[in-house]
Amino acid sequence: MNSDFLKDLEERQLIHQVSSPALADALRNGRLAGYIGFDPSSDSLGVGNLVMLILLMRFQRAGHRPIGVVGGGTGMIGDPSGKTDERSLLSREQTEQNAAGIRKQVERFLDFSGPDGALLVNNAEWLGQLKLLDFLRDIGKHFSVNQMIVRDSVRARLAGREQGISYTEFTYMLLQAYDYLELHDRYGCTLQMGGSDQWGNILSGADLIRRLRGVEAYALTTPLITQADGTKFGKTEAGNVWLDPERTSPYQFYQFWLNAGDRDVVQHLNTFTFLSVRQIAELAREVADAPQQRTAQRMLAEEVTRLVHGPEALLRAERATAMLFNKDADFRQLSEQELREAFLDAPTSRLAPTALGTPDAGLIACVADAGLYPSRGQARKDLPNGSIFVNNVPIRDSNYVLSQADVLAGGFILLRKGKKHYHVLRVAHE
RNA sequence: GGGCGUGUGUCCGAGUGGCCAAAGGAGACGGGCUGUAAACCCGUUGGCUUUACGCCUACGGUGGUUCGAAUCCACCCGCGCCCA
Repeated sequence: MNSDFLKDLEERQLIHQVSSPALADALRNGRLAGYIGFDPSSDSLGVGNLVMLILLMRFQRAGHRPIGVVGGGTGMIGDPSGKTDERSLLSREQTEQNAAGIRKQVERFLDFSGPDGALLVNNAEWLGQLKLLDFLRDIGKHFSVNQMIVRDSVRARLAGREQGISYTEFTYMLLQAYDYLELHDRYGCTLQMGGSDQWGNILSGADLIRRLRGVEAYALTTPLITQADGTKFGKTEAGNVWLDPERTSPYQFYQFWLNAGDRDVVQHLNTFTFLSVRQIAELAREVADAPQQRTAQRMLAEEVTRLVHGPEALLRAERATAMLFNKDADFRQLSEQELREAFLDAPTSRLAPTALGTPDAGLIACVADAGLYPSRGQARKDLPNGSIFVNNVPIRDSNYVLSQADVLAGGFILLRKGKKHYHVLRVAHE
């Protein structure tokens, strides 16, 4: 066993709070079981959750036993932490479906082999069995409402003029505490990790274990991922960045990381890659010396895309990037094969060959129907700015009609809005 | 259960009978600069079309008053505060 885990996290500045200095010794002296929970509020995890996934991987690599917990039970209630509004409840079916999706994703990141391999459980297993009266007597009795209401997540809602907090959400923290207790009893789990917003929830569980079992259980939280420009991490124009390739294509995923700001990229490297601290320091120097090269961003995008989507997807994303952002690229010169590769990930729709040259192939209509624009009116207004491209050529004629002359090798027409929004029209029959 | 308040476009927020598709801000999108960055500047931001002082849909819901309602009335729903 080694103590590298905490040290590594420290060097990477991934520690926000730790419940006790004794954790370092515990980690050094033995093999711990530690858990992180994943909330099934969607059927896919986003890049924000990736921090936690990778944290579990680091934990496992350091010689400990990671436990992933899918919150199929707690997801029925909703965690009020960090939320300003009462959440609307997801249906039972929706929660189950989401939990299944998340389970599949978490699986891919951990090593389950061996008797001491990683574990993946769903807290609906035990929360679903709870009897209200038993729960109130055995667990509820150990919680002081006085303490509960001073918790940030609760106080914010209590103080808010707009929104209160329902009894349901108020109870959430007890359930998460109970999870920790259950995992302790089942697997000897004595560490729970999470984002800094989970601090209170985690401590509640640790307290419960100490009171009921007389065992010290630990809490460790990571700092919130911030972005220098103050925007929220994990979003793009298109919305959330998901791990599910169906929702966020590997190309978009790669692009997301490639676009990391200079001031954020080092933090991201520390958080999302397994590159050594020394390598990262080297990259940090490159950011300072030659920011326009974006060496660090490239490395980040490469590492994370490979981890999440695999080497082939990474290769495709890199090729597509090379082609799409080559200003001089003449799409007419590209072979069908090259086009296919570059646009594999781009949204595609079909255009009937018979429509070419007719009003049905009007550029404004096509670009709006393709989803590049929410409405024709908006497309019409943007077009004069030179924001709409056909095969990489800006079109300023709002009456432009796509014709046979626009069709590239393989029957493609490439529509583009702005700098980086592509759409492929496949000219083909049904 | 009672009293008071509140509900506007993606969000915040003005508007208290016509001049309102609705001020202002934020966000978002597009353009410029640049490094597919940040900052900054400019434009757009309900939908449709023959882009027009045009049509449609919109100010929690349903009805009503009125020539005319986001604005007035009634009831309902959500939310908050206070009382029980």
